[in-house]
Amino acid sequence: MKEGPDIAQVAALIGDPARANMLTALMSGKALTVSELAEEAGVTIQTASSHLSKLDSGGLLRPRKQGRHKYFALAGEDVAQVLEGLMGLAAGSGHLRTRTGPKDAKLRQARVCYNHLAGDMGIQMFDSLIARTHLSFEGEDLRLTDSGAAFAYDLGIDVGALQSARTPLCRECLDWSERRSHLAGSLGRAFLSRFEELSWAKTDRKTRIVTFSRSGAEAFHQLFPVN
Amino acid sequence: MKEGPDIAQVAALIGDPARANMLTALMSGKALTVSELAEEAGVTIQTASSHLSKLDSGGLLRPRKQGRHKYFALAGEDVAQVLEGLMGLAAGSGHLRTRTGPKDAKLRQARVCYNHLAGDMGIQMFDSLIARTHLSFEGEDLRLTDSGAAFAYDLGIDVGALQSARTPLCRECLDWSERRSHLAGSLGRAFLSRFEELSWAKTDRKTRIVTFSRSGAEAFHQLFPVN
DNA sequence: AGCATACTTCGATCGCCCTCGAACCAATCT
DNA sequence: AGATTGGTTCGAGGGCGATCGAAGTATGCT
Repeated sequence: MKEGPDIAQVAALIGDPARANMLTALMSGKALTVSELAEEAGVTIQTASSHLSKLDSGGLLRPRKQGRHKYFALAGEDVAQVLEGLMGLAAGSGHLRTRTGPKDAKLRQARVCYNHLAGDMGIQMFDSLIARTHLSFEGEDLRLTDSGAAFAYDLGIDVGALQSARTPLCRECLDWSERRSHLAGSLGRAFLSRFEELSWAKTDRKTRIVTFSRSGAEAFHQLFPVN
Repeated sequence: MKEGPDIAQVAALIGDPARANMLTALMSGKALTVSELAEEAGVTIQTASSHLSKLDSGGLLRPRKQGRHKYFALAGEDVAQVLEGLMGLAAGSGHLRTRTGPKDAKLRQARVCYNHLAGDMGIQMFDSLIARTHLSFEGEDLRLTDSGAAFAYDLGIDVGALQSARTPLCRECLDWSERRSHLAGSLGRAFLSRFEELSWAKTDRKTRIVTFSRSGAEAFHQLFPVN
């Protein structure tokens, strides 16, 4: 009767509104404390604590104690990816809650997905990198080519340091707003943080919106041309 | 508070054990009737009906009336992909229910994922097609090259007919057992059904296991060499 | 027409789990 | 040490939804 792993438990974990809110909040990639997540979900701290321990024992979160604070983050990119997939289903088929407010438009243009850039601009970056063969597919894996490494180095990214980490360097992740892929992995993370360092963009961790300055956007479009 | 689509509803839909069982049953790609799904989930027909109508209005299923039967199938590949993702999470992090029975081993080797071949052999096929550039990545999309079209034609697949359909020809889908991608889309479907036509393999729709005959496996490995 | 089958709808029951108040640990600050 | 803040545990309450029996609708068979 039950072939394959037990979907229901994990899905039920995500299926509670309070927990879902916490998880989407954590899609910002930032680690949040219990009280922050409680606030985010609109519940008291006790219930939040209960929920978080469940999510943790379900393997969806990675907790980290720091003094008298306890920070929670998503367990990994795979979790983030599933959440994005669910958002896609909810957006497409579900109740079509096309929250077409201004906030939504900005979200679709540029937002942070776990720790990297998503939305229109994320896709543009990805496509541009592929088109200029700075990235290439090797089998089903994504690989940074030599020209790509040079490109990243020019931007001020220490590729060597990234490669040593155990998280994959490049990974594709697909959007819920667009139906296309953007760049995830430690390189994706590095790009976004570099944009922030150069003050091309600023990400509001609360709304997940990434806002580019006028000059930042200009530089971005020049660096990642559409064709 | 709620940015992005409403994850919780969809996840809660999948989160019920009965519904999850139905959905995993539908991962076989076959359309099933209400009574079959009730049996599969271990509930009465009434409750099954209730569940199915919820799944339907949630956009996860595509119903089709045929006489006095009502067949349900997954709404699309995207749904199947999310389900596979959830299986991955449940298998990896969760309770590690490594059901290492013989059934499980066969599932990992070759199984049907919605309508195409998954598991070890699915991945082998995908890798082989990529390595010989019968498939190539174009941006983030998968494209069938000319040599690939010829290859498929030689196997007796009418690529032209597939291309006219509105479902994408090639698409990658990732496994829960391996962490890699295999070929989905109408071409993936065509390959599997061709294997069955040639009686290389036979898929048990109940267990989702694809069993290759001795000669079929031989032909498969010759056609899709590892290197 | 009459019966059987496939499914849906209604109503009632029941159990799970979400929620919060209150008390209880733990760590930092003065 | 006492106070304050962050988090966990316990217990009780309460609501939502899963479940099934029974009646209702539709389709097909003879």
